[in-house]
Amino acid sequence: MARKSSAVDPLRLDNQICFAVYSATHAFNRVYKPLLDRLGLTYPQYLVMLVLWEHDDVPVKEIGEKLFLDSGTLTPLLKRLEAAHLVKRTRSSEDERQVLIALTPQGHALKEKARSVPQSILAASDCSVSELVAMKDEIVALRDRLNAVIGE
Amino acid sequence: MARKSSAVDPLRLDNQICFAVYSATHAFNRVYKPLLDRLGLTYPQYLVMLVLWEHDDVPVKEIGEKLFLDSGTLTPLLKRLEAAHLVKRTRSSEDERQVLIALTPQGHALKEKARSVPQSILAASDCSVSELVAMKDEIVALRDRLNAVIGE
DNA sequence: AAACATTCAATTGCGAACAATTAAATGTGA
DNA sequence: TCACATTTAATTGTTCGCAATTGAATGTTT
Repeated sequence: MARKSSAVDPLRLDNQICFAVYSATHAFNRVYKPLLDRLGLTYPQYLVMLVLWEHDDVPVKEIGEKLFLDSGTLTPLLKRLEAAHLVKRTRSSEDERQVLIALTPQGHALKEKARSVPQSILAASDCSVSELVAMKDEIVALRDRLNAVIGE
Repeated sequence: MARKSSAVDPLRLDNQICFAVYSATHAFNRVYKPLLDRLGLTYPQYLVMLVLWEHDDVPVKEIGEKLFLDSGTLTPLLKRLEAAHLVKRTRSSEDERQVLIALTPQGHALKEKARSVPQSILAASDCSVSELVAMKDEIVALRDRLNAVIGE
C-alpha cells in the first residue's frame, strides 16, 4: 500500500487551518507593532480603544463580550490604559459591581492619530478591499460556529 | 453631509479583518483546549509536536522557522516538553551552537493519541473540508504577504 | 593567525490570555 | 426578612510571544 499522501495527512502542519489562522494573527501583530508603537498602544489595547471610540462609558463586561476576553485579561490591561491617561475607571453608582470605562480627553484625541492605521494595514495586505471583506466574513462565520460549539 | 456609514468606517471593530483573525485564533484555542488536555499539551506545544512528528531531530531554529516563533518562546516551551519526557534536547556535535530536538519513545507514541484531534476540529468547524482548504489557502497567502512586508 | 562579524540558543522583562478562586453587590425564593 | 444563587471585577498562577541583550561557537577577511 502507498503511504498516505502528505496532501491529505490530517496531522500535517501545512494542512491545518488553525495554524494558518494562528500564524496570520502573529503576522498581523508584527505589522501593527511599529504603527501602534507611535500611538503608545499594544494590539489588544488598540482593540479596546476601538470599542471605546465607538461607544464610550461601558462596563468591563461589555468590552469583554465584544472582544471575547475576560476580566483576567482586561483588568490589568485597563489599568495600564488608565496609567497612560487614556481611560478612567469608575464604579457604577447604579450597580456597584460594575466598573465603567470612559475615555479621557487624551483617549478621545488619540482617535485622530489612529485614523491612518487601517490604511497602512490594507497596504501591507496587498489585496483588494472586497477580497478582504469576503475573507473577513468567512473567518467571522467560522469563528462564530466554533464559539457555538464551546457553549454546548 | 451624512455621517460616514458604519459599513465603511475603517476604525470600526467589525470591519477589521485582523480582529476576525485574532478572535478566530482564540476560538480555535478554546475548542482545542479540552482535546489537548487529554494529551497533556498546550496548543503551541501541539504545534511543536506536529513539526517533530513530521521530521525528528531538528534544531530549535528550524522549528522556529516553521512556526514563526523565536528562541524566547521556544526555549522555555521545549524545556517543558522535556520535563514531560516527550522530547530530548542535545547540543549538536557538528555545530555546538545548535540544540537538536528529538522525540522520546513517549513523544513518538503520543502521535497515535493525537490522530483523533483533527477530526474533532473539523466537526467543530461545521464546514466542508474543501471550504476549509480554500479558506486556509487564502489565509496563508495573506499571512505570507504580511510577512513579506515585515522583512523590508 | 588575529580581528571582526555572524549565528544560535538562552535569558530577562513586559504584556497578554486564561483557568480558578475570591469578594462584594445584586437578585430571588421561601 | 433571611438564606441562597447569580453577577461582576479583581486576583493568582501558568504559559505564551516578543524585544533586547548576552555568551558561546562558527565564519570571514586580511
